[in-house]
Amino acid sequence: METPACTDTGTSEQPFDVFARACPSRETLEHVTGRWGSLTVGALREGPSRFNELRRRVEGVSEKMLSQTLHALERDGIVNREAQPTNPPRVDYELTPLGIEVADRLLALIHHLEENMTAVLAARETYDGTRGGR
Amino acid sequence: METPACTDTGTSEQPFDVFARACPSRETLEHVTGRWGSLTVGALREGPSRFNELRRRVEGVSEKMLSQTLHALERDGIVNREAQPTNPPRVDYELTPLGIEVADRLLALIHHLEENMTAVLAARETYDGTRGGR
DNA sequence: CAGCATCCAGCTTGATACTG
DNA sequence: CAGTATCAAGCTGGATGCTG
Repeated sequence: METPACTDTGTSEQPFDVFARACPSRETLEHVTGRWGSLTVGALREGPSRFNELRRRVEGVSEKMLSQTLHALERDGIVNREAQPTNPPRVDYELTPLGIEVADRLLALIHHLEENMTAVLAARETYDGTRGGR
Repeated sequence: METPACTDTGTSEQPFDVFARACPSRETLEHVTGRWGSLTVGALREGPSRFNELRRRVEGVSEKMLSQTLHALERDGIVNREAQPTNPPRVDYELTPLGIEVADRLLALIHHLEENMTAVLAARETYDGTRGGR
């Protein structure tokens, strides 16, 4: 039982405070919200998916990045990897129960942003306009 | 009125589909969920904050990164910047109404992860153990 | 199909120094 | 206090080639 740095910091009352410098929760947050992590988790919320299927759904991700992302998520217990020893090989990825909970919260954020992109784009024009278009 | 790439893609029924390669919503998502973006937005949810105050709350962020992050968030209409021409200068940052909505969804995700870190750490040990501790 | 290994360009980041 | 400017370094991530 090691005690992560953030659990014995007097500063916070939260056991795993993501705002604390050396807290492992910060890593996990980055895995989940990272450039490819968020899209991968979001895509898997629609159901189990094979590697290349996932690659198609998450437009722009490379083999290497998807592989890396899936490993990190599997290690954190967000994603389950199920390989079948057939030929050609078939590997399915799916969210764990924790992964589903995480995905739902992440998708709530994503959808909210998607729904408000018009406002975001408007804000950008105002911002860029005010400063003479930097 | 430019038409963002993702709005006329036949593939998706969502106007701004974050899964689409060139959609601006992906940028905004990255600003909000990025390494420092998520922590900055989360910290600002507790109320308006001055620059160095924020820097102290988000442990580990550098001056430069915080400044950069705040600019991106301001441009996207997530954060409001209010400078008072006093001496010494005083600048307050606060979330916009949209920012508050975004922050709440983000914090729901963050808190859920914090609450489940024990499970995550356990999953890591299992994962690392299975493969001979890489 | 499902990946891993390697190489390397370039973007991100952190230190440091300086301004108003 | 609230930043901006500059520079070096390191990590990210894409391309390519190979394995089972």
